Amino acid sequence: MSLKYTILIALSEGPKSGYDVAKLFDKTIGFFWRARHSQIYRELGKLKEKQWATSKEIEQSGKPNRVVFTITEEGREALLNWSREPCEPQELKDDFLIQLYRLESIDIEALRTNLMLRLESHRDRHAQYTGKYKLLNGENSLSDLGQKLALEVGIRWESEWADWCSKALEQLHPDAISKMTNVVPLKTGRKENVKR
Amino acid sequence: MSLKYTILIALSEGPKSGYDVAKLFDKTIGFFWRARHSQIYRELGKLKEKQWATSKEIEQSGKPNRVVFTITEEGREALLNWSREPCEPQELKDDFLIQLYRLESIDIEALRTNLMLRLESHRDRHAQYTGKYKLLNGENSLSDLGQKLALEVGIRWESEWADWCSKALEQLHPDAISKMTNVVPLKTGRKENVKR
DNA sequence: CATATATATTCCACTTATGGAATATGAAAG
DNA sequence: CTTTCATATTCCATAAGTGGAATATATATG
Repeated sequence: MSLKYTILIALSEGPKSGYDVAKLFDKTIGFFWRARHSQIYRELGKLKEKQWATSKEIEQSGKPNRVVFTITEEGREALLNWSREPCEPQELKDDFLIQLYRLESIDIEALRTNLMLRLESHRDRHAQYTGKYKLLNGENSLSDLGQKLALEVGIRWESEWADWCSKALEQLHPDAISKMTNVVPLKTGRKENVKR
Repeated sequence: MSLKYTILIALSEGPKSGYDVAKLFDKTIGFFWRARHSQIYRELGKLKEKQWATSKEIEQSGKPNRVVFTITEEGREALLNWSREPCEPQELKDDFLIQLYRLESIDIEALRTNLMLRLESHRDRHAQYTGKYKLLNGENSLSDLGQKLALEVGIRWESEWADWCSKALEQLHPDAISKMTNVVPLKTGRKENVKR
């Protein structure tokens, strides 16, 4: 997909070692895309193969040597071409959505517990993103504008999920469910209500 | 991830051939998760290996024989266990968000075009989901409740994205950008404004 | 003095996903 | 009469992502 481009974007800001890229992921990009350092180093190697970046080993005493990667002209062009391709919306693959398709086949109490956990995590992230957003607010450069817009997606996303989780928790409340029509009380063992 | 479970959820509704599962994906689950038939058949094979499903070939004249998969007791238990595991939120991996991190390195006019395309596609999907939602509205069974909740996530998601796309298009309007501080006018050819 | 932390990278095994090509045939559309 | 569509499945090559283990050393913390 585009971890490749994600790292290339990082390099477009300036030469970086794998370690630098990993730190950048922790600070900013990784809000939306978590990557292990092993993945980052592997992708950097691939960028070099493609000649989208060059590398140079820098001697260090005490610490292991740093291998610093620099984007090439081809790399910059690859980024431009990438941004010119139509950008497909990401799929909304979330385990919850699959589980909800067939509530009869899952443990609803466990689902409620997981919804509560998610609610918390969405609220946490929401706070984290809004905090970051405020820090950027004074700035007025092109990439600050971009980063603000990106953070806004994150803020909207987390806030909608948090909202939705509360709502789902209400509607999946045991009392609400027991009042429903066609509901067979949950049996812990086997189920024989297979339509066919 | 959980294409495995997605298909198992489909089977939990009743025995199905790969073809049936593929059709179900087109109609409902695939709103959130697109899968090619080759993926579906492969996963069905794996479910059989794991003994989460059994298969039976059904003779047909004219058409190729159907291989019908039925969920096993182990399969049902796997679903319950799956729903008991904490459910990690999905990452917001979207090319736009990466591109926005470094607007200086991409083709902003192309980004605007892509934003317009996405705006349309989000609006289309929004309409599609709300249509589906209305169809479910009369129903009142457990899985209908679940499916409504799932569709709501889709509706929220598409509507937020559409909103955001409009906003981003405004803020990335050439006039708006040219008024910004620190902005080097965009050159169509190579870029030499690499900070170093 | 032992332990943890920050710096810095490499390798490997594995799972998951993507998507094209091939095969087979009856029925409907033009 | 040919093409397309719907039914139905298999195989394969490749891309992409996950995550653990290993290595190396200076400095800071307890």
